[in-house]
Amino acid sequence: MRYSKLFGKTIKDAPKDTVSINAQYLLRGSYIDQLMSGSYTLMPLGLRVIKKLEQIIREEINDTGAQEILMPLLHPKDIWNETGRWDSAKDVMYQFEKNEKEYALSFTHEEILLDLVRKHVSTYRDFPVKMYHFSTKFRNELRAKSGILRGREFLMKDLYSMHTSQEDLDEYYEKVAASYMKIFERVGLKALRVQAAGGVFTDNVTDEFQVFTEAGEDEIIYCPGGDFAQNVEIAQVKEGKECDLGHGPLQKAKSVEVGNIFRFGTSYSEKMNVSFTDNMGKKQFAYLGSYGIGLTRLMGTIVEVFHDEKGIVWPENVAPYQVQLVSIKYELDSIRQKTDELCEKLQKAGVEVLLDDRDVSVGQKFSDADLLGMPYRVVISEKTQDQIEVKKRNESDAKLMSTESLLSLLGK
RNA sequence: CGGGGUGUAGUGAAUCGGUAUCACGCUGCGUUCGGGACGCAGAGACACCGGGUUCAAUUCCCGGCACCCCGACCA
Repeated sequence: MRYSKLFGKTIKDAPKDTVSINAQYLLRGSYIDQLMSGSYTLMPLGLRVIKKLEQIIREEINDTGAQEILMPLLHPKDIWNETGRWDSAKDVMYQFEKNEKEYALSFTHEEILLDLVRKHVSTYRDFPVKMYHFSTKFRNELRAKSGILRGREFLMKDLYSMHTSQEDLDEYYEKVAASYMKIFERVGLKALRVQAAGGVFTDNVTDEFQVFTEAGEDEIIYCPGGDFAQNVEIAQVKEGKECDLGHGPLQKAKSVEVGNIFRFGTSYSEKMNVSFTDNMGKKQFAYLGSYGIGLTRLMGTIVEVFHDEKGIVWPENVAPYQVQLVSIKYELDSIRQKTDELCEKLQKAGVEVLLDDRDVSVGQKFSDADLLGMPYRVVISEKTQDQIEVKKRNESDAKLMSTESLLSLLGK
């Protein structure tokens, strides 16, 4: 991709009341654009990051045996009345009337999935059912905040599973938990599994996946040894208390919830009559689990965790491009030739390259490269001669090397 | 929804009663090019909206609205 053709330009100063780091850098780099409070457009660069996250999640979730679908975002009131959530979740739901019929915009999909399952599944032989989708969620947050971390409209991967027994649900629940840990590791984050309350979803204790950052709005109490972690909203213990296995005192930290998993048992199935015939020919209600990861929030969290005073430092797996190719004096035939040649070679090898072909000063190209945060900055200039200069975004020194060395550095 | 803050060009700022100034960005030409280069010439603003006071309002007063922050609530 040629930078000169990319929609969206970097800006020097973030809009003045932008406080949160993720909003500042994502806005300055033109990864996102704000439409209104809590509502953002994903610009080409931002969407590439989201697509990377989506693909990693898809691979891991597919690995648990789930299948991808896509459910509607416009829901009729009736279906929400079946569980009573039209009223109980009124505050978070966008509800409205059109042509004398009432609708809601999706804030979650349990009811929709349950309806789907009861129409298509009738025997224990069809279980377990595991389905997920990536889609927008609308939530009427009392206050949208922290840039992309808490919007009123955001992207989410939600997975639902239905089982013939609590044991089977528990087993899959743990499988998803493990899958989540893998996902967060692949996107570069250290996530901690934390016990928490279920909010409008359930009264049961649930598990959250939290990432440490000052930008977070949650607080967790945890044991540094890793055998205990609870959200302060349910924690019975205080920081400083010794943890049981002798790992030292419990600690408290701010964090962002990047994922959440729930076990509902049969409560929803009973309300919506989602049943199956067991192997004795008897009617049974299905056990439901629900598992979410907020993609846009995940992207914001990554920026909160991986940045420095100059800009974003994307982990390699989620960067919109692996390489930002900067050539000094691109207008010179010799330089342009070398640059274009290298660009093509890299792309042919499967490397994603953002070529800064603009006629601007070196300083500007370098500072934009720092702001945008691609993992590798590659420079071609009169100075580099037959070699190329490679600098990792998270390192300060540049190295001269051959194209082949760069390719092997990139694992190609 | 309570409390606080801010609204002037795409962005950041100045003006604080006499119809708007600067920097960056943008356009054209030229010179440049290893850390946001320079010269010349340009374009770009109903000063958030509505009302009031005044000969005159971006400026003062009232009422809205929007955005940001803190809180309550939440992925």
